[in-house]
Amino acid sequence: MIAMPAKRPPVPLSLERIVDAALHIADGQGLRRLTMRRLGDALQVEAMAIYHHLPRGKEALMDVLAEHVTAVQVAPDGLGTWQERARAWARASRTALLEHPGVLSLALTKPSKGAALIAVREQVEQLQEAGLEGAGEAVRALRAYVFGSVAVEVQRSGWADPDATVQNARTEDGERDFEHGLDALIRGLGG
Amino acid sequence: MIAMPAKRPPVPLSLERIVDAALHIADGQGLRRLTMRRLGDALQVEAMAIYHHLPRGKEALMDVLAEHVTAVQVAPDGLGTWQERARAWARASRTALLEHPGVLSLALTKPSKGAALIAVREQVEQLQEAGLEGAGEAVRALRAYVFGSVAVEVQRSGWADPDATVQNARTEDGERDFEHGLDALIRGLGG
DNA sequence: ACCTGAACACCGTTCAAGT
DNA sequence: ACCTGAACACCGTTCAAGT
Repeated sequence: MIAMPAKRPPVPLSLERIVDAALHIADGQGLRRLTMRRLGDALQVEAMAIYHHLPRGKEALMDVLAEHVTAVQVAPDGLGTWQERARAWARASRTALLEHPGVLSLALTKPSKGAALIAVREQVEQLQEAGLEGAGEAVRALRAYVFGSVAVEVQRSGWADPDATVQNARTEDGERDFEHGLDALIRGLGG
Repeated sequence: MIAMPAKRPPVPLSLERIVDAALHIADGQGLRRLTMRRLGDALQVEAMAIYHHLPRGKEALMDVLAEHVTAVQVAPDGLGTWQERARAWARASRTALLEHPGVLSLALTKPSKGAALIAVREQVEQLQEAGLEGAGEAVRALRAYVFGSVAVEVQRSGWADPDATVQNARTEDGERDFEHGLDALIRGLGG
């Protein structure tokens, strides 16, 4: 017999591996090209194998991806004024969303559930506990601003274009604009 | 011969009719079900006929839909402080976006072009002329907040769900939250 | 339990053809 | 100029079957 190239023992499929591969495809080629078949190829598996780990199929995958970029935890040890906490959370959320632009439209569109919902509630409690009254409204305003900022920043970077050529020079402007508006919003929420 | 039901003279296809039908489908059944073939059916035409009016196909249609909900004009006679103008523009934008929730993810994702870009520039000029310095940053912050607010409001209304059952009770809360954050942001942008 | 292969109903888009 | 019909390459998902 002739020695064949070692067929390494197939790493078993797992939700984590599926999600990683899906994010890689969506970020690299766009959400439109994230296909069950392509995802299967990337994982060295037939597309249908994915259904065993995500019985609700592509819809379930989308939910998981949205939650992945949307459920942000901020260190709970955070001593500090509500302003500092709000700022820390806003920055962490922006960073998480910008990390996977290919999946942003899901984050903006899918109703938050699970871990994402819990994170929001924690945020409200943190600000409340730091002395802000009307923390619920404040968190909703901050969330809206962060989501919208990232949407505008990503759309300006031309990401949504068929052939995505990201200009990294833009990210500085994006950050400056983000901080400017965040300052204004936090200041306004105070009075 | 037997009289046939009057086959009314076929109204010629037009970009306007295509866009109207597309919005109707997207709002009623979701963007995922907006299909060239379904769109053709709604217009009593073969899907391929649409390509004659939108040579770049579905991609072009998406661009047009995004622009449709995103290009907002506010009465230019608007005397008033920059605060009043900013508020008027923000409200008009929110209304326009909420009118077609099915297409919101396009508005948030597609880089603005054409009429939408012009509208943004006009906004900057209006606020500048009303005495606000740093009008560019202010407009970008306001845009981010408006987009994000609508995204959060629509996602909370459960619109993105497979079977969209919109709870109209929510719209009051949405408006209150929107006004609250808008007040804060405008206040903060002032000083 | 986990994965495959074949099959089904449906996509977007092309192209030659009709009027 | 405007629309149709057939065709192509590709979807998501099912289901029975393999191990």
